[in-house]
Amino acid sequence: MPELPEVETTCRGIAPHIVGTSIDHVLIRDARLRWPIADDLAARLTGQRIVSVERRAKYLIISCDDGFILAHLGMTGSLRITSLEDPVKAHDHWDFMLSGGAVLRYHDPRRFGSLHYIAGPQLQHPLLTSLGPEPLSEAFTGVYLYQLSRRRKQAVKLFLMDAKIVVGVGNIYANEALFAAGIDPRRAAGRVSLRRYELLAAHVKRILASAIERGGTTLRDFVGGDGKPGYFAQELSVYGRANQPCIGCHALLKEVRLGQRTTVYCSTCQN
DNA sequence: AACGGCACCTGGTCGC
DNA sequence: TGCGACCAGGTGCCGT
Repeated sequence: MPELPEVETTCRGIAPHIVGTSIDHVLIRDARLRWPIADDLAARLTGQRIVSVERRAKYLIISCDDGFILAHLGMTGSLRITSLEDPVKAHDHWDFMLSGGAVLRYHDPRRFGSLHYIAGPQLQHPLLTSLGPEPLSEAFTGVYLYQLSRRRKQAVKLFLMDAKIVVGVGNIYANEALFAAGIDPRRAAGRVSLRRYELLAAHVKRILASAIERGGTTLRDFVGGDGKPGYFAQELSVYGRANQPCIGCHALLKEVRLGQRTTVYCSTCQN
């Protein structure tokens, strides 16, 4: 899935086409997502004007006149602007037909994504309540990571991927940031120094920003709001490169499982 | 409270 | 060529 850069790319890609339009028609072809799409969602959305689109964590938040649309892309979701002439494919779950003729179409083979509508002036939802800070915000710093990690025995990679600690960092970017910071992903979070957390926070910010500039990472099927893939995959230093030479020291990269997720690192450069 | 593990899905790839 | 095993960008929830 989409990690933060891919969701941000989607957000920026669809925004110019949907903000200011109204939702003329909602077509739910397959309501089976992580949670079934509510039966009344189409009726509640029809006729509303789209005021803005933003990203929070890996969620897209589409603000309308009378409430908020909350969408998550799961592992294989993509949201793009298309037209009515574009043939519908398998796993195209829903369409919003917009004034002006554009269609916002959601595609998700594995169905881990979601779509909710929250009525009212306040964006409040259980899925949003315990999220940590945005990694690209000023609240996310080395000091912050250091303070929250004291006495924690969990591997630092899992700590970094915990959305209660910081949002948006998934498996790809956690691997990359830890490599860049020279930290062994297996190291207990509580045994990483302040100095190294400062390095880690800086690399997380740098790598995410760079990936956003490249339109995200496309491994298989991710496409941005314009339907085009991202180009950050060619910049990856360790993700997907187990048993290949480290770009720094040329030793072969190692692979381990941490929290059921494949973890790749250099045992020479990371400790 | 913190942590590990499972579950939810489809589809692509790999080895036999 | 076919088939089963395994893996994949996430995350809520369960049990310990």
